[in-house]
Order: sequence, then C-alpha cells, then structure tokens
Amino acid sequence: MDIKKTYSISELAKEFDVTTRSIRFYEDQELLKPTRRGQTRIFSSKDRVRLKLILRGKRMGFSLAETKELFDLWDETLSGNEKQLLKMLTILDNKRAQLEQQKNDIAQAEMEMDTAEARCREALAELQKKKKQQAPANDEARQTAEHK
Amino acid sequence: MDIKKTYSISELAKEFDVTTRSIRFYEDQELLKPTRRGQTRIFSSKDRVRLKLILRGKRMGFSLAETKELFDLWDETLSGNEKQLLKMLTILDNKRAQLEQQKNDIAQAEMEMDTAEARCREALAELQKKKKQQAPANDEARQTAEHK
DNA sequence: AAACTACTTTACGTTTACGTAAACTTTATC
DNA sequence: GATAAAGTTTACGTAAACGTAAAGTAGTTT
Repeated sequence: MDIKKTYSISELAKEFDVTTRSIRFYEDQELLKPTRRGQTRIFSSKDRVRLKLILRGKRMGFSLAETKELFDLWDETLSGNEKQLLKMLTILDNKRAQLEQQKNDIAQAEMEMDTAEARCREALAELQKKKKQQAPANDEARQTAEHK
Repeated sequence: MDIKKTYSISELAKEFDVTTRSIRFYEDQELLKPTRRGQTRIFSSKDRVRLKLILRGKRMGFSLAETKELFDLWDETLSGNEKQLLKMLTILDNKRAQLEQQKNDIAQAEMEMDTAEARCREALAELQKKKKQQAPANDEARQTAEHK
C-alpha cells in the first residue's frame, strides 16, 4: 500500500520547503486534518499527498479555497451516491477545460519567448558588428580581455 | 503594422472582460501607460497587448509585480546595451524552466484526473449493478422511466 | 437646460495567504 | 533536573488585487 508512515510538521515542512506556519494555516482552513498525540500534530500519508496537491495547485494558480473544494468534493464522492458521482464527472470535465486553457497560455508564452530571444540575439549581433567597426584592428587582444 | 487604433477604458474592459477598476489599478501599478485627452485615458495598441499579457500571466499564476518586472526589463532591453541583452536572455531561460515545471504539473494533474474519472465510472457501474439486483424484473420500464 | 452616460479621483474596505512576535508546553538530551 | 529543541496557541501585521461607494467632471442626447 502507501508508505503508511506518519509525519511530524517539521518533516513535511522540510520535505516540501514550506514553513510550519503555512502547514498550520492549511489545517486551520481544513485542507489538512492531522490527528493529535497530546498537543502535537501527527500527519498521515494522506495529509502528505494533500499537501503535495495543495502546493501543485498553487503553482498552477489555484487558490486554497478552490483546492479545498476539490478535496471536499472528492471525499463526498467516495461516500458515493449517484448524484455526487455525476457531479464529480462534470467537474472533472471543467477542470480539464481549465488545463487546456493553461496549456494554450503556455504554448503562446513559449512562442513569444522564442521571438523575444531571437530579437535579443539579433540586437547582440548588431552590437558586435558595430564594435568591430569601431576597433577593426587588435581583434584578438580585445576578445580575450573581455573575459577577465 | 499593428492595428494602430486607440482604445477607451470601457472598450478594453469589455473586450477582455475585466472591470475598469482593474484597468485603472494596472495603470496605477505602472503596467499600463495610457495617455490622456483632458482627463480621459487613451490606450494604445501596445497597452492592449500588455493587458492581454497581464491577464494571461494571471491565468498562469504570475503576480502583477512579476509581470511588471518583465515589462520593465523588456523596455530596458529594447534600449539595449549588451548587459541588458544578456540579462534578458538568462531571464528568458528561467521563465522557460518555470513553464516546464508548469507543464509537468499539468501533466500530473491530468493523469490524476484520469484515474479519478476511472474510479467514478467504476463506482457508478457498481451502483447500477446493485440497482439491477434490487429490481431484476421490469427492466425496460425502469430504464425508460429514469429518463423522464 | 435637463438628464443621461461615460469617465474621473479619492479613499476606505475586503479577502487571501501567510509573517512575525510572545508566551507557553512537551519531549529529547546531557 | 536543567536546558535546549521542537511544538503549541493567540493574536496582531502585511502585501496583493481588487471591490465599492462618494462625489465630481465632460460630453451627448432629448
């Protein structure tokens, strides 16, 4: 099965490079549900997975509220009556559409970065040409001097 | 050349489905630099392009500050001394890495959505089976009745 | 001229996602 | 058993990205 271990707050903080403050905040917002041994939190591997999902969601521009919605929905879905299951399927469809949009955005951005890079390189080439015109002699000396 | 028109604030707001408040805010943050005729703002097609970039950036999870940084850097780059050009090239590299990360995140998300969907469909199939067991006779009548 | 529409500035309010102390308890180590 | 290390709660602070009046101006329609 799963790695079936439990985790302390600082273990998770270190593994995913977030502060303990953030983790506690996620619990406060009910995105994580650690149990307790006395006062201290004990995180399950399910919590660990969820933390990973939270962070990925953030990188993808999802708010914590959105992510929580998905978690809650998935939990309901598991206790699955038919209506919930169908609802989940349509939501999955919507999310897929969102991902498509993001892929388009990324593709666009990549293209624009290509042309931006090209312009940079052209401009650099121009500068090089002018330099040579200004100092046509003594070429080798200058080039090595630049690398000091 | 470019479409070389100018735009009013409400034109842009309508086209991109944002509030005028947002557009003014972007100006306030110096992401847009409309000129004025009297009091009223006049946006150039460059502003229009930038607004489009701002919104795409947001969808990709970029903050306004990050986007502004890119704008500023690109402006500096155009007035291009060599150092700026080289700096821009390395920044482009970094952004590319970011995009790669996002593509990975999206791919992961898609895979997980695939398995989530599969589980949903399995669970649905299970429910259907149980229904049939509960009411094995009268099958056709029930199935059509469900679609009322 | 009155009313309407679009636009403006000023400014305070709100939500999100934490940061940052302060003061305290529990657990591990010497 | 003292002390450090890690964890806890409480609570106030903050930056980002606008929302939402409030009150005024400028041009346009009737």
